[in-house]
Amino acid sequence: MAADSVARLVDTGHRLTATRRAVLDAIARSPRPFTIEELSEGLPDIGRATVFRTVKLLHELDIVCRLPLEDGGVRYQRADSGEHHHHLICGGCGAVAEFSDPALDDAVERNAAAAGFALDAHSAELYGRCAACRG
Amino acid sequence: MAADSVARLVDTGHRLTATRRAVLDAIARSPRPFTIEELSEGLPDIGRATVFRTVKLLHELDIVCRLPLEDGGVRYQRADSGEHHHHLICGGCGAVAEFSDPALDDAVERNAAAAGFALDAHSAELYGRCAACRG
DNA sequence: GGGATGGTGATACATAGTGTCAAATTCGCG
DNA sequence: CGCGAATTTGACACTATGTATCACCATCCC
Repeated sequence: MAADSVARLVDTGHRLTATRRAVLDAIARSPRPFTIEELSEGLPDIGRATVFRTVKLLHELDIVCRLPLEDGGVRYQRADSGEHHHHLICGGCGAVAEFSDPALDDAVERNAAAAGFALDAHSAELYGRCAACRG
Repeated sequence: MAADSVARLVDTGHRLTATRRAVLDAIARSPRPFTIEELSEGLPDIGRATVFRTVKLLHELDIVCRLPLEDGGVRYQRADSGEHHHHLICGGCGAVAEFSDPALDDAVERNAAAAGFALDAHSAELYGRCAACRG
């Protein structure tokens, strides 16, 4: 579960504190994408600012992903793969599936090149209804 | 300039008020992507809430696009084409180029179908440096 | 075990956006 | 034009999400 997250933290020169363990645990136990507020409620002994800071750090280390929702809100989720990927976000139940697709990334790179852009990063979010929510 | 925006407003059953004209004008004159705060500063006689409401409305009508930035911030820009498109956002000068690519949209649809998702919408943002900022 | 470094909590603040409601404006109709 | 219904506006308070500061505390390494 959190074993490689712990390794990634330490390998990048960060300290492994009891607080960070608690946050990682809470994230590992979260069955669905969460807001910082929700996560923070489940960790009453940890300051809200620290939860924000920790999730930000975990996001930088690709341990959690940030999910921009269709309505402008944001949720977070632990990254199943530490790899580059995109999200399918269900507007019904809020479930999120990860996928990666070289064809999509190719299209992205071709368009950047065509515009003379040096590409740093990109994001793609797909919004819809998952199989279960389609009824 | 704002002629078809005005038409789109009226055609969708909204009123064309002096306030909305002023907001459309300010947007038309804005050479680069703007925040609501910046737009609002340039319109001192118009309430901040109204600027938010108006930009939200214009966004729903595809007259302006919402640009989620790499750092989590948001800016807005008038939509050059009223069509579906994606953005290339320069981290140097903040310039934004629009593009559309059927191959990218195809990849998106294929992945949604593969996951059993009924797709509503999707977004793709590319972050990098424009030709001018690459020096 | 002790000190430099980094992490934490509390609090205040910043930024983005929404809800409410009375007053003002627009639109369509005669 | 002039009127009434419906929409829009501004002010204001409020919510949500996130950051800065700073004193105190924990961790790591010697």
